[in-house]
Parts: sequence; C-alpha cells; structure tokens
Amino acid sequence: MEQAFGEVNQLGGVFVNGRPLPNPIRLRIVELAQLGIRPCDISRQLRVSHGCVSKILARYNETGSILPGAIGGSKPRVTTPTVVKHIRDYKQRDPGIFAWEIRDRLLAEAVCDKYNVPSVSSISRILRNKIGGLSQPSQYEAGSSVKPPAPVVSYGALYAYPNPLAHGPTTKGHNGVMPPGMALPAMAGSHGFPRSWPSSYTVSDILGFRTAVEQQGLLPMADGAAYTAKVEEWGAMGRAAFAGPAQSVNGIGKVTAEAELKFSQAHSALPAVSSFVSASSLGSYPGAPSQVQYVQYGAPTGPGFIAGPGGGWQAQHGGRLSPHGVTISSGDLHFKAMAGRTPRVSDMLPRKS
DNA sequence: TTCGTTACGGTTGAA
DNA sequence: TCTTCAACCGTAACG
Repeated sequence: MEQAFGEVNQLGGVFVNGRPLPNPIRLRIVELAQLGIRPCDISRQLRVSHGCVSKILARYNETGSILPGAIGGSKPRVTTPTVVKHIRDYKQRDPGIFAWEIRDRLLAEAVCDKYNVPSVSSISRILRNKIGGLSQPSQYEAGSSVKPPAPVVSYGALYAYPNPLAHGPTTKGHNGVMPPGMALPAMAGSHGFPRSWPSSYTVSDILGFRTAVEQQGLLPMADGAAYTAKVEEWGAMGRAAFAGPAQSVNGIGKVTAEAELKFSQAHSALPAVSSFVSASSLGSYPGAPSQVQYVQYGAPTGPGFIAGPGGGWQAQHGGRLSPHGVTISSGDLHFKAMAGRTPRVSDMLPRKS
C-alpha cells in the first residue's frame, strides 16, 4: 500500500517506480534547459535524478517530444495480410516449397526487408494455421469486405501513444517515440484515445492546454498557492494534463485542439486535482508520504506569452504571470502505483539478467 | 563537479 | 482469465 504514495529519491523528489514522470515535470525540465539551466541544476531544482534529466533532454533533442515512450505492448506483427497473401501465393504455385524458401522469396521480391521478414518458424506457423486450407482465403485478403483490425488501439483511458504502424519506423522500435514534426489526427473520445497520439509534442504544443482550460473557466487557479495532491493522483495528473494530440492553439495543432478541449471539458466536471508547489518551496519538502507537494510549474499559455526570467512566464503584452501550476482534473482516472494489481508469478521470480 | 551510461526493480499491454 | 514477453520507466551508482 505504501507504494500507492510513491517513493522518495535521494534528492527528496517523489517518483513512482516504473512510471514516467508527470508530463509537467518533463516539460519543466525542457523549459529550464532551454533557459540555459544546466542539467545538474535542473536535477537539483526539480529533485529528479540527473540520469532522468539527461534522458529526457536527450530524448527531447532527438525527437522534439517530451513524452515518454509507449510502455507495454508487443511488436507490430510482421505477418501482415500482404505477407500472408504472398506466402499463400508461393505455396499455391509450389506446394512443396520450404518455409526458408518462402522467406528468401519474400526478401528477394522485396515483400519484406531484413528487418520485418517473418522467421522461418513464423512462416511455418502461417502455413499451418492460416494457409492449411488453401481454399479458404484470408479474411484480410485483398478484395475482402472484411478489413483487418485497425492498428489504433486504445492505450488506456488517457494515455495514448505514438503509433509507429501508422507513421513508419522510428528509432525506438515498436512503441518508440515519433520523429519530430509528426502530427496525428485527433480521435478524442471522452474516455479513450487511440494509441496514436502526437508524440511530437513540442513545448509550445503542450502549453496550449492550460490556456484552453482556463479560458473555459473550468479549473480553479491559485496564483502562487501551493496545491497539494496525493501521489496516487500523479499519474492521472500527468496523463490528463497532456492527454491528447497537439493541443497547440496555434496553427497546426488547432484542428485537433477543439476535440481535445471537449475532452478537457468533459473531465473538468470531475473533481479537480491540482499539482505543484513552487520550486522555492521545495526546501520544505514534506516527509509525510501521504501528502506530497509538487513543484508548481509555470506554463506559458499559448501565443502571447514568453518565458520570463527565473523560469516564470510573462505575457508578451505586459504583466508577468504568476507561476501557477498546471491544473488538471483527474476525475475517475486516479492512478495508483500497483493499483491493487494482483501480484504475478513473474513478480516473484528472479529477473533475467 | 558534471554528465553519459547502465544495472536494477518496477509497470504496462499485446499476444 | 491468466501468463509470457518485451517494451518502457526513473533511480542509483559508476566512471
């Protein structure tokens, strides 16, 4: 149960083992780095390990995204309908063909490349399971009215991820982050996003969120006030705050922003969970694990605001903004470490080296 | 002192 | 429904 409240690292920061840092913190790391703050100072100020800071900044530099990669899931299947169709064709033309010959032909005819060609055992399995009855065409065969399942799968209520299937290979494997500049269509339901979301969040993309919510008058804002929140809300906070595609309010992301705003509105009716305390208050970091104060992160509110000195945000047209936090509504999407999860057998076994 | 790297224990979700 | 597997996470420690 203690895990529900997270753990405290050597710097006094709170984290949930196995779970990404909340997006506001990730965002703040990037913001501070862009302001010229050294990673070691960011690490100390935000109480995040320097390895983590280094990793997030490296990822941001590489991809332009502050978002964590997609956790869990499996590799995209290499035995696509097209591949199966070719295998079937080869088998029909030459019933005595070996699996390794099929594999070679898939490569030779550029149906697959060396990275996605099915293994011989996979081909054998296809021959056995899918092409055993050659008279029966695949349900996914060209011309069939039955379409293969869409690769877009909900990744949980508020935690969608890039969909490399839809956007080509990435450097991070099946669920890696998306290259910069990618934008995805929104598919925001009130409780589910497609796995594909724009990992190409730039800082400015993300920063539109608060503006939209504030403009709706949906969330309480408390300038300079230190909100408190239980760590069990951490995950929901991070997810909900940046749950959808391109919340930019400028240009490119605008098409999707509307749908995302609807989402925000839908959830804003739920109890609001606010997040952070100012960095300056970190000195009094509470030891009690049941209630933890977070760094309160300033966030620009879209076009018209610029980063001000000291990490706050300043309206381009005038007054300096208070560094109040990113406030989100968690609704029924509370996150708990372990979340009452039933221990698995694998949990009790020694890990492989 | 700073920072990149990596082992580790953990979570997650498709198959 | 449960298990397996392979992805990801952040921390801590090392160099």
